[in-house]
Amino acid sequence: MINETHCPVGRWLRRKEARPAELIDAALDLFVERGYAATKMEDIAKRAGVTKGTAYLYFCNKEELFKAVIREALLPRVERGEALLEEFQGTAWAAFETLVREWWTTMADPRLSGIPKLMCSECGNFPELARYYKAQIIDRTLKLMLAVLERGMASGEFRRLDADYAVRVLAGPLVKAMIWKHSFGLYEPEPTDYDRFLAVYFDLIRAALAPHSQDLLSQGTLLKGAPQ
Amino acid sequence: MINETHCPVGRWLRRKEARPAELIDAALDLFVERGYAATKMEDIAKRAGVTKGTAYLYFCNKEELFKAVIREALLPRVERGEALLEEFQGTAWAAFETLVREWWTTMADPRLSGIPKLMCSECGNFPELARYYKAQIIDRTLKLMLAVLERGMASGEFRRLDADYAVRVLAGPLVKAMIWKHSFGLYEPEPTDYDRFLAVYFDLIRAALAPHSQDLLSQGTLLKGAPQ
Amino acid sequence: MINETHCPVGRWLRRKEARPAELIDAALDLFVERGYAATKMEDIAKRAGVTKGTAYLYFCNKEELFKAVIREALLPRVERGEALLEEFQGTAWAAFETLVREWWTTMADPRLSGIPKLMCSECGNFPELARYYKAQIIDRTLKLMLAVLERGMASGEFRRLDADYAVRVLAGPLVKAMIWKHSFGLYEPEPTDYDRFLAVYFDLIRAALAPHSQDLLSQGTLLKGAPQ
Amino acid sequence: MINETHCPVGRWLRRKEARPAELIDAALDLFVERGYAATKMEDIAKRAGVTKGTAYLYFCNKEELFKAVIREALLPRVERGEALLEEFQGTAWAAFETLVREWWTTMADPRLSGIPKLMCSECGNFPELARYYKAQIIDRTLKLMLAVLERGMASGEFRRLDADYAVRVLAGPLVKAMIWKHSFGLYEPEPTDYDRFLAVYFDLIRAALAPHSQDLLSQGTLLKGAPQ
DNA sequence: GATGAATGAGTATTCATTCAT
DNA sequence: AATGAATGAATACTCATTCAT
Repeated sequence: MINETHCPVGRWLRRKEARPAELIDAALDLFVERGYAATKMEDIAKRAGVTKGTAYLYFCNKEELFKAVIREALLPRVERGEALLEEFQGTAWAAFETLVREWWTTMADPRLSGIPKLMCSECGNFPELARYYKAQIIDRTLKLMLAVLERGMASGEFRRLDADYAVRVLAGPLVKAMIWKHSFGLYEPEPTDYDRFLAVYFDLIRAALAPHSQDLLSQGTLLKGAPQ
Repeated sequence: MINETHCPVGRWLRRKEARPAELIDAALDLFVERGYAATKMEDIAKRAGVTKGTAYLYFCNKEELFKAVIREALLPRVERGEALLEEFQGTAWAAFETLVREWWTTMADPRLSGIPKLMCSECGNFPELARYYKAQIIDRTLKLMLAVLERGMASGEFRRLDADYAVRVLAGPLVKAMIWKHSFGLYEPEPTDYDRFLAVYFDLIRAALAPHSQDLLSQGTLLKGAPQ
Repeated sequence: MINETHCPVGRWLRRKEARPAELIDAALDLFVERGYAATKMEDIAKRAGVTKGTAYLYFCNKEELFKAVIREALLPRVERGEALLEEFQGTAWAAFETLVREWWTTMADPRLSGIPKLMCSECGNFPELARYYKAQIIDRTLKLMLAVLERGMASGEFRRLDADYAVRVLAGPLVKAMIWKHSFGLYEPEPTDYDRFLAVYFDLIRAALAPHSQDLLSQGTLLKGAPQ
Repeated sequence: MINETHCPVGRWLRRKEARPAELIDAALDLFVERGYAATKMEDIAKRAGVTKGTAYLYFCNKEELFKAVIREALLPRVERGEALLEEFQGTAWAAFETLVREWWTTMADPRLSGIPKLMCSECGNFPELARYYKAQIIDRTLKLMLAVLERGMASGEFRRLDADYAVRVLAGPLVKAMIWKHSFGLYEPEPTDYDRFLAVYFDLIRAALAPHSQDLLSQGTLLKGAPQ
């Protein structure tokens, strides 16, 4: 589908300092809005305030620009998340909240919040990039969450769960919210209240992870009437 | 690729009635795999066992074919979900499980499971279609879930929640799983075990919705060590 | 431009009696209205009340149908004109009028009046046919007019003129009127009054051909004030 | 075909300003020769010494290029004709001759002489353009001729005529000659001698318009043998 | 560095023509 | 005889990429 053109050294050549970032910003906006194929190099250049030819001074082709967009954007966030948890001292739940809130701030940046949807859409056309993104962004993030979950389970703060799959459930609402924001969210009559969403999310997940309800349930004393 | 044998009989074996569905199937596969723009009409036709020109006998252009793909696929599922709940007699939790399992079977059909990701990717390029999809598929499905939630809350089976936003949280893991299957899921070393995923999902959500944990929590007796 | 496909015997094969004429009529209408290229075989067939395939039972391809349209239509008219003049007994002017009026009746038939414009438009793409049309329709018609002119000149009824070129002048208004009717005439607020046109034409041409004005003019007595 | 030599210099010698005119010239040639539909954009570009894509930098599609061809070409001629007559001092006949000769020089330019036939052929497919051409080129030209005719009639230099229709007759031979040149004229064994044509035309029209022949004719003395 | 005119490979779409029924 | 589903060559148009200035 996509030609593997051979580019010169480096992912992109720096000439003037600001240009690459401006181009990446412009490209991100348009890629998110229209998708990779429907975005023209000329439009990206125009939004970045330069002309077509100039874009090629910094990125040898459209595909490399796309890769730069994906690669540059989220990695610092993941690294910051890892650093945060590395030295975190509080309860597992506090760690979970910290992690989620850190992640959540990404939503606030319109530059960054569109990337998951974008990468997700283009998975099939950029296998190599998809693997990179999955390994460097997704898997590392899930691993953080998994660590928090296991810590809480070990300490008795959370109940025992199938942790590998539980993190997928826990991450689901967050991922969906990010993708939604850049897809159907565009057509919602009133914008999502993300604070409210997050409050409900924490409320539900805290209950879902709490150990006692499970213990009590297993004793069969409190929820006799509940469905089997 | 399909029907490559040039048997003089085959050409006329298929009927006018079968073509549109064959083309939609082929188009769905390719649209999901490559995205709208990267999919060529000729490839769709080829996969459907016909030539370029034939596709245009049934769909006046690529966009109309795309719309047909989106419009015809999931609506019956939603309607079946509505019918199921209409006459449902059991507990709210049983209704919830029924609804989710019905939805989940859509995952099993590789024809259908790719549509959400596809529509999500193309939201920006087909606003009208996106509105249609949101109104006819998403909103109707969320409405069903909302009704179940409110029923359970009214009967005391579920605790009191911000229902409008709670359904977004509840739907999140399911939506994310469907999208994942057609994006990063392609690059996972081992395939997702959906039964396991669903078991964990139900386990967590049941706990999240159960009324007693909340009551007990509010008494402050059981979860002393829990985060503030 | 146009493929010289090799057709079976005959210009077209007669099967059922009425079909060819119906197809030619339909084709003529559409060719005149839209031009050769912009006219689809399917539209011709539809207007003739049959389907695409049927048209090919009678004309092996579009080009042959076009040739039939041109060939069949006007030749009888020319032949009738030749027959009329062959045995004509009156004055040269009467012969001229007869010839022009005969020609003029062609205008009344919407089937036939569009052919000159059509053939004229397609001259470049059908050289062979253009030569045929020129030889069989145009040249023969001009030859008739030339004969009348020379007869009148010989008898003194018309003044001496450069006859070869004079016929081109005389024919001009008539040809232009026919072409106009099927081109810009479509956009005229009020339709042309052809009787009035013809009256003016005869009035002018009779004066133009009359011998005495010329004789008198050459004597320099009557038109002293006229331009050199 | 043109500029086939791949000299690296040539490519940039031409300027943005020159391109549109070059493309219009090339397009005019081909449109006249083959008609609108049978002319390929690529051929136009090739004749203009550029490639397909370049043509689309200047004209957003084939139709717009066609419109430009029609719109830009003849209007200056009409305007020049109007200016010429505005300040004309001589006799009506001299004005008529001036007008016709001015028009006639258009014939000499192979660029321009093909336009009437072209527009005439495409009348049915470009109604809006046809109305524009009729209003801006044809009607304005006929109006000029009408003014001359009425001037001559008022001064007694021309006899009384049905002027509205007389101009159609007078214009006929000229229009027909222009159309002929680009249609059947292509297949004439010997080329038309336009000077000779024009001489005969003036000779005939002068006689047709002269007042005395009419006066004398009405006395019934000079043309006893003429038709009723 | 930056420009933007030019390129040409690639895709959507049309329509004359075929041929099994 | 007639049908109309299917074909595939042909053409308008796009856009990533190049390169002389």
